[in-house]
Amino acid sequence: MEAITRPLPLPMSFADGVFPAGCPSRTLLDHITSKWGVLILLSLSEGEQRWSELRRRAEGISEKMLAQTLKTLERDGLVSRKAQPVIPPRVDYSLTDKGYELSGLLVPLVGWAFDNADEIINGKRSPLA
Amino acid sequence: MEAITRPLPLPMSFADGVFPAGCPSRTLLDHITSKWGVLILLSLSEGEQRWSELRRRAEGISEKMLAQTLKTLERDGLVSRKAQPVIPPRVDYSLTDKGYELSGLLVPLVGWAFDNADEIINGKRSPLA
DNA sequence: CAGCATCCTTTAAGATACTG
DNA sequence: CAGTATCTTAAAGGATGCTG
Repeated sequence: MEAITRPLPLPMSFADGVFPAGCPSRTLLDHITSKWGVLILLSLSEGEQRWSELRRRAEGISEKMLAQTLKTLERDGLVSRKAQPVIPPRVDYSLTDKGYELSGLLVPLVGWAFDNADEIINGKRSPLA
Repeated sequence: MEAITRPLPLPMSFADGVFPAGCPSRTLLDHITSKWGVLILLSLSEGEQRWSELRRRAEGISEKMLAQTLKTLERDGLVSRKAQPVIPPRVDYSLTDKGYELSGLLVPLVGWAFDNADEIINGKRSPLA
């Protein structure tokens, strides 16, 4: 049972409650809340993993999307990529400090979604329309 | 300065670290982390607001996406819609208890994104490629 | 193994016009 | 005011084949 705080004051200075179009937060938010971004960050929050491992754990992801997502997160400084010059190649991905900072906030959210998904998505109470 | 926890153990029983394809959490997560879903939930976390207010605050949203997003969130039981039978019509939207529960987790995440966006998105340190 | 390049399909999203 | 309906465009995503 969580404590339910009602009309929650937003703790930061958004212009008018939500940040404006063109604001960099919109972009960053899109990256980290993207379909696969969330899963990759979540997976990596358990520690360093290699490409094939991520591909398997983020079930359903294509190679294209895995590459694209990892590249975006790396550019954002949230994920670190370490390639070893061996044959066959071995590449390990891990969260940066900033990435861990983020995942500390992301994991509870995903946990909540995980806990509530079945009731919310399947057991619809009053299907409108 | 946040405390940085390193290899973070995932607090819930995911199958193999991340939940499987077809899992209802994926669907719910898509709803609440969608581009406009986040902004609407965030905006409503400050309290009841009407259609026109939401449209203005979620800058850049189209009527179509506003309607669609609100409908999805309402179906998920996160947002409540109260229409008054007056002319001109007046419709107020607010978070349900579940919605508040969620926004309590969502707001810190968005706050983090807001705080870090400028550095991460604009001030790229080592642009790869 | 860890990718990248290409093509193609599907979905999300935007613009505009109209209504109770 | 609070929407719906329709059309069009843009973006996301998937499938396949190839490479160091």
